[in-house]
Amino acid sequence: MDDRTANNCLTPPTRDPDLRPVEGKEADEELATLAKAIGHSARVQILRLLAHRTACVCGDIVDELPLAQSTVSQHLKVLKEAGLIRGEVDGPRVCYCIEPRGLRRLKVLVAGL
Amino acid sequence: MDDRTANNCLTPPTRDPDLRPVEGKEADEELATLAKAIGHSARVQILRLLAHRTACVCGDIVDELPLAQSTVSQHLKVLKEAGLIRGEVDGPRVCYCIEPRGLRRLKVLVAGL
DNA sequence: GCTGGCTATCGTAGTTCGGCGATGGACGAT
DNA sequence: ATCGTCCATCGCCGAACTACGATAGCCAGC
Repeated sequence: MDDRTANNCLTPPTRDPDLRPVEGKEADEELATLAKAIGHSARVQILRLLAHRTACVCGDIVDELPLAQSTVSQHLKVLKEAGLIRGEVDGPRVCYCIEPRGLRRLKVLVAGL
Repeated sequence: MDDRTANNCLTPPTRDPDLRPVEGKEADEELATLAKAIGHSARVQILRLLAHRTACVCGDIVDELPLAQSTVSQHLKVLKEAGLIRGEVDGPRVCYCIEPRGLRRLKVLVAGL
């Protein structure tokens, strides 16, 4: 009961995003989940921050946003659970970066509307 | 204080969506608002229903979804307030259809990520 | 006029979200 | 071993979301 720590080594049990359909009930829920993840301006900002710096920025995100560290961490968790970003432990800090698959999937689904 | 009834004759006080920037604080909030609107599978379904039938369907939406009429009406309101659909009164019924500007705007903003 | 079907809104209840401070674990440096 | 830093999580609160039934408004037809 302690598999709570995010282990990004084991890939999620879902299929390859690129191979999933762009319509139907499953796709609707997938799009809704992804959209909800970017349904907050702070999370959009985070996504843009990570996209603009080719390098993965870390807790500098906290400095860029007018939010408490715990709040930013929550937003990062939401984005990570949605599959839009990835977090890798780098010594004492954690390095976040865009998850290209998830972002691509979001674009495909939105474009398919 | 009774301008609560949605009057779709007066265009919203916002600028033409196509002319707004795709980045920056305003764009972030705009994208977040649009994304939140499609951040629910029922609303995604509604959007697809309206997109697939070239003609504007009406309360048939209620029959397509496993939700109460009042709930569907709420979702339609959310989509309308986000500028993604339009509702026109057609006699005793109301005809909903896609708002191409809003949908286009959403696609542009997402593609700009 | 009245009636009946179609929508929107209201009121309510349960759930989820968003924000924060406080706490705790992990790691490097001393 | 101890300390300081970085980050995630917990607990809490108010606000917002989601769903529903009930109610009210609107419009054609009789």
